[in-house]
Amino acid sequence: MGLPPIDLAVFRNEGYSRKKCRITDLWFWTTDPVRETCGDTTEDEYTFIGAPLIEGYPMRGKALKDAMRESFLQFFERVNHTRIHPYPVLARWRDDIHLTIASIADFQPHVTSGEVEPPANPLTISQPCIRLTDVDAVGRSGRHLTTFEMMAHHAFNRPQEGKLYYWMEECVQYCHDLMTGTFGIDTSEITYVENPWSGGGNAGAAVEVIVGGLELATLVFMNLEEHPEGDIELKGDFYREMPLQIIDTGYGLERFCWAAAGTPTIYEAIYPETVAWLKELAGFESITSKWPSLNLNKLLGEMSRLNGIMNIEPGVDAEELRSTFIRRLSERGVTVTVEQFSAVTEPLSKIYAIPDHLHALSNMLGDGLVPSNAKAGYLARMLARRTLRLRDDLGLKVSLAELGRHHLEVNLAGQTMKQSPDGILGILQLEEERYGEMIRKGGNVIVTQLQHFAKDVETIPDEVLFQLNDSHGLAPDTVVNLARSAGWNNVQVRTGFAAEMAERHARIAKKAAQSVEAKTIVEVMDNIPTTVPLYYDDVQQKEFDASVLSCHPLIGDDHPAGATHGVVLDKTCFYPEGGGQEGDYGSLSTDSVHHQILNTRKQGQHIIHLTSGPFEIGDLVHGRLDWNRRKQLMDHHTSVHIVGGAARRILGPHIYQAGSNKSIESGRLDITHFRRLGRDDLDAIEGIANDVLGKIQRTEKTELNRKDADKKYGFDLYQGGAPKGNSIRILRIADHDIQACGGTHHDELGQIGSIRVIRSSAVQDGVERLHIVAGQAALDYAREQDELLRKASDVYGIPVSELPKTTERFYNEWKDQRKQIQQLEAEIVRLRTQGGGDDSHDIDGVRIVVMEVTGDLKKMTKMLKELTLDASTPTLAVLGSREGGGKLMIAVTENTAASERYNAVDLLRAIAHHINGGGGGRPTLAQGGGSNPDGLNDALTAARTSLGL
RNA sequence: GGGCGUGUAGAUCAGUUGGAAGAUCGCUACCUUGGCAUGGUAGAGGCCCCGAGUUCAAAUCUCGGCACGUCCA
Repeated sequence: MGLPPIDLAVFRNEGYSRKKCRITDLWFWTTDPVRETCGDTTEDEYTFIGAPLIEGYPMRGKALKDAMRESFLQFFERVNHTRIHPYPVLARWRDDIHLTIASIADFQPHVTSGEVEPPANPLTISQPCIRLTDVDAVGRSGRHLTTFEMMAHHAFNRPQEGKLYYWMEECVQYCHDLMTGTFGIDTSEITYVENPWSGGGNAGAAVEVIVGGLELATLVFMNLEEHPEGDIELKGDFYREMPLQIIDTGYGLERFCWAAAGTPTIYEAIYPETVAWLKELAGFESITSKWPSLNLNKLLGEMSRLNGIMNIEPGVDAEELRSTFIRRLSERGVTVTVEQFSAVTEPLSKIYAIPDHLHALSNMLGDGLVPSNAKAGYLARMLARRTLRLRDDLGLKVSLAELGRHHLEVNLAGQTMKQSPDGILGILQLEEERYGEMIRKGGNVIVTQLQHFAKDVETIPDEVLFQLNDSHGLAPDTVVNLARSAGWNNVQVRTGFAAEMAERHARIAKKAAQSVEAKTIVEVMDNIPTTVPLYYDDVQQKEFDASVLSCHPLIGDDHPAGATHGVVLDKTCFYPEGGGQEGDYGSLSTDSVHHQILNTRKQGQHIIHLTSGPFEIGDLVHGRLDWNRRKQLMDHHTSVHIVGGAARRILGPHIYQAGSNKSIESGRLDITHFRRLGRDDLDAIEGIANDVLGKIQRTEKTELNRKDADKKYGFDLYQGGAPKGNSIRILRIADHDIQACGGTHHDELGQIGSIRVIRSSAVQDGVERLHIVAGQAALDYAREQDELLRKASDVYGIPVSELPKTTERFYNEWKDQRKQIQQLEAEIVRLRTQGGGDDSHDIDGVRIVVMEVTGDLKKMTKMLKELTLDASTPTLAVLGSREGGGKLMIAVTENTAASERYNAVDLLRAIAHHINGGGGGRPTLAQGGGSNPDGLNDALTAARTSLGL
């Protein structure tokens, strides 16, 4: 069965009745007796353009957003909701999405699953969100944004525990009161559309709130979870009720602003200053002044009304859309030509998109994101590059950083951000430099690629365009622009190409999407109790007694050599591989049986000891840790935290851990940073890290529930990735570094001894990997380095300090001497052949040289050049060498009597069999080799014979 | 996480089916000039990123590494 109708007292009391939409077939509630459509259809135009629906908000831009947001939040505070600070736009607490896409995303998955308590209940929030899926439509549709604030009120009900805050009736009542009370919207203007919602494994009844043709809010009553045996069917999937019943609402702040402003587009309501500024910079006046008779306001106003009912989505064919627009505009009395329409709307759509993109970019960088060529960082780079392209298309002479500065000052004034304004602008500056470099290189690439085509071609093959886009970042439009300026004046982008490219990318992405599931290494019954870890209470504990709960042979081949069984104990001090820290080694024994533990891993909630042999269930065993290994792992793990904190102090607040690994040889820490690190940076980080070792005595380990942890430390806590569960372990190294971490750490930093940051490497653009050695590994490393230096300096018999100077000298001398040798060898050949000795003969004006030499093909080539490159002495040269199984090289002077008379390849083929070889080349130069050097004399003799010597 | 591309002279880049390492700018010297800009001639400058493999022969083909770029999720 499906969902029942949403029939609420609030609708009845307010005079609403339920109807079915003539167009969408959805059920909706309205007070308007003649209304036949739900309000959000292809026949419902925007009614608020030029006639605001919300009174009392005369301001625009940031001031309007601030006022609107405040009205919303205050309303819900008055009805007992707690106001919550917005979360970051980078969803660090989640590993399934990069960006915060909705207010409910703040509470997924832990709160929505019921595992973690919400920060307040019920609560209200205005959450900045970023959605990049519709980025193509931004600026063109009049209503799309990549970044917006989702205002919301949420309640998390647990009916089974009697905790019921409110449900549909109250929720809709709040919404209706807000709309009609706070915002003064007439009841007859509001329709409530029943449209069930589903997504991410959850679902529920939902109501869309439509005013003036615009969907202002959605109220979702999320109380279902996907389950194969569920009895509620929605869009082909089956659901059942879940214990948690969630009020999930979303009110579009910018849409409220638009409805209050009544401007032709949403952009003019929220970014009026930037739009005006960019219009001025782009000389927009001079475009429109060309047609004084054109009523621009009327055109834009009618367009916006049309925008509301036309399907402007990514991939829609631009030309078709344009002709539809012009036709429908003329139907309502606005006559424009194609030329006028394009001249006005194209620059305008770009002007509109820029502040939106800058807003998203500022929010992302403000949260500490570093642009990159992969993952979340790529999203920032994509936006930066789109903005730069828009700017270039408009011909604006203003840098990205200047655009950014303007945006921060006008649209984000007073906003507290993690990254400093200078930090943001610096990153934008770098991004622009990289973009410029890409365009510059792109010019070369395009000329190389187009060499094969005539200057008057009109289209570039699809394959070439795909490749230029994917490999060199050159969008088809950019390619055409660059090609035109390079002389291919007629090229243009084929209609529909952009859509095809997007489709092709989607196809490739779909093919690549194949998840890897964790492999089971051993059979463990579900009813075995979870293992009690001892390694948190006392990280120094090296031995323990426990009893065997389960022991089975290992499955698969993903385990160390010699390991045969997986043992589960009731408790253990063996740390299982996790959080980048490798598992512990050691031994396990009873009175009669002794086996090695070759690794320790976690499978589900169980800690599996990989042993070299079996134990009986119920055996009382004594475990003994390989303490040297564990201490080294702890040295590295704790050091990684210290180095991370040091990097943040040296490099800035955007430093975030992107991954880590700790083995006994070394620790690795991947950090986000916008440029490559030099040795100076590493030295500074290393210096601070060692200072910390000396200054901070003890680390502090605490365990908090997630709600309190989030509240106390914020989301920077989750540097090591999003932890599961409600209980969070926190390692605090004074104020230097505070992180959630499940690894084992020293209580006293003095245990570590010293930390070396030995080098850095690049993981991807924007992520730098620091290689760290600490404790004994640091000593071993230093010893190995000394050894290498000693060995190298012993070769020269010099002190180590002389090594750089001496190696440089030797290298330079080697180069000089190599060159000299080549010259001398050539000189020898010249001497042997000029004198007219045995090797040199003359036949009708062509010098014939047949001789045996020493050296490889490269040296022989040099010799041949001496012999045959001089056109004034036509020469045929046959050289043979015994090296490498015998080599033969034959050359004739090009464009002379020699090359007319002799063919090097034919001669080579005729004599090569004497050295059991073959070869080939050009008529003027042939080379070959064989496996019988002793036949060389025969080969050269054969050559002489066939030449008639 | 997946796909694609690029590492050649001080700089920017060519290099065809594997077969004699190139151009332009810059540098040095000389010529032209009263001097400079310019023009002309000659020259210097290369571990063709590193390491294996295939081959008679690798800048070129294959594999691995390092560095860089780029698109998509």
